[in-house]
Amino acid sequence: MAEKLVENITAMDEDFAQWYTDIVKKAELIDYSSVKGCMIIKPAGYAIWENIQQELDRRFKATGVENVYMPLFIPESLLQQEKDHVEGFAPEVAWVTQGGLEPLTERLCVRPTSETLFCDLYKNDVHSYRDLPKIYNQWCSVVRWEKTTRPFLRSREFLWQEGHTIHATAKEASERTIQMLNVYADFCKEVLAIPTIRGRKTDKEKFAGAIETYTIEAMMHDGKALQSGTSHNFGDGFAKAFGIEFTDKDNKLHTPFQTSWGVSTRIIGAIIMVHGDSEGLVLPPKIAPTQVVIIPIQQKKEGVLEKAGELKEMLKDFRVKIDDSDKSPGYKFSEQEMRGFPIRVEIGPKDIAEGKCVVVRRDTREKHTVDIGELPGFVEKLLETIHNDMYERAKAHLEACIYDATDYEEFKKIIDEKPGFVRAMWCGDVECEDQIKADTTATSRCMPFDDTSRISDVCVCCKKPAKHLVYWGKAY
RNA sequence: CGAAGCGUAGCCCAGUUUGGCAGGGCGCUUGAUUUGGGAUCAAGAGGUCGCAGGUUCAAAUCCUGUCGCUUCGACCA
Repeated sequence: MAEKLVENITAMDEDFAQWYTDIVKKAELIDYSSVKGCMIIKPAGYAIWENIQQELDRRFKATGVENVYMPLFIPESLLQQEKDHVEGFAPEVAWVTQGGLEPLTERLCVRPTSETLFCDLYKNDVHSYRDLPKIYNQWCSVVRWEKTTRPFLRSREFLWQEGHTIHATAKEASERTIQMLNVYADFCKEVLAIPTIRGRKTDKEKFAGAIETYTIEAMMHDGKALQSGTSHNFGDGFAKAFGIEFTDKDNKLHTPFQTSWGVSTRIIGAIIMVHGDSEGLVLPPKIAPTQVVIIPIQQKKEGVLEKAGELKEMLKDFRVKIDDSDKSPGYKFSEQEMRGFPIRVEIGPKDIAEGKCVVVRRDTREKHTVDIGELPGFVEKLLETIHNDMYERAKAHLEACIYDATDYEEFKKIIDEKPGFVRAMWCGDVECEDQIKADTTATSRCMPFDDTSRISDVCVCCKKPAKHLVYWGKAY
């Protein structure tokens, strides 16, 4: 297991950033384009995104979501209607100033997110309690003019979904916010085999214009956190700023309440950095574009390709591919591993004579000899086992990366020496967050839902009475 | 936006110090032999040396400018 089978992938512990870039390129997920920070998502990468979309969309619709599509452009005057929002996004907005040969009278913002467009729509469509709620979502790309870019993790244009809902009551909006966060956390666990920490963001870290931002935070191999999905409760702030009102059953005008929530192609970066290894990508079975690759051995010998075809037919309930290219078997094995396909089936004259085939799982590289007749059942069970094992390994890593600190010197030492989350109490003042960030570069990741322990009575930084338990850490 | 590094065939790179025929490996194409962990041999195709000026008999190489990419910071999903 220690030997390195695939050349040209930088070792993970040697240079994690380079390892990540190598995988992204070698697995042919993306290519760089002629515009900085804009990536070409190639078939292998886009197929993963399509599977993510499918799984998420199904879960959204089960909660009553309807899909819409909003325009790419936002007039400057519209963007500026909510003060915190525009201030938050201004530094990274791309502008269109010319149409055809003429300058525009009002410049247009390329959407960095679509809150303002949805508000504009709701203003027209929402007049009565009978118009509520509206539970909308769109799949689209957005543009944020980032200075430093990395494939999937931070690109200037990225694909995502943004859900936008509007409700008659604050309670309904707040419930929707949590509901969607739970959809995300569940999706990460059940589909991507990624455990996450659910929690609330501090005021400093929350979305521009939100009253509360909730997050799921995942732990990467290198001990850095990745915010993998967010859900925002806007209260009635946006509605007030945009003048959205409705007449309720009491025959009086009321302001409605809104939410938004999103997951982006960034999550593909999480898949790479949570599950990948020194041989390449390791894809969770449920979103792997190819779940089983059949590799014929001595494929020119009579009957081998035919048998491979029979196996493929037997496995038609799964996403299966035969690699009948004229590369050597060793090449194909490495290729499968680099691309992260969960299961490989080897079939050659030797196996055919015995009525067996060899099944190898990507995540552990464990080999099984299986009777051909039992292959479909074996594969079904193995895909499930792989998913569960991947989740358990990721969970064990996450848990091994959580440290406690009650003393500030200790806190700084842990952040400096041990990659991961540090659990520490916080007084609630932004001054302490700023101090911690200045001293350590770590930020508050979240105030967790599922961890109510109170490890100290005072703030780790200022020693004033503690209000919240916070997970701190370095993040992507 | 700060700091560093890099632009030569699809990819990785040598050549630049000291100007003198455009090179190597991988990949690609064709054929043969191969096939249980990145096969071997033979033949072949592939170049605006990032771009623009300048110096020179002569520029990938020297000078000036410019564009782009990567990484690390600050900012952000």
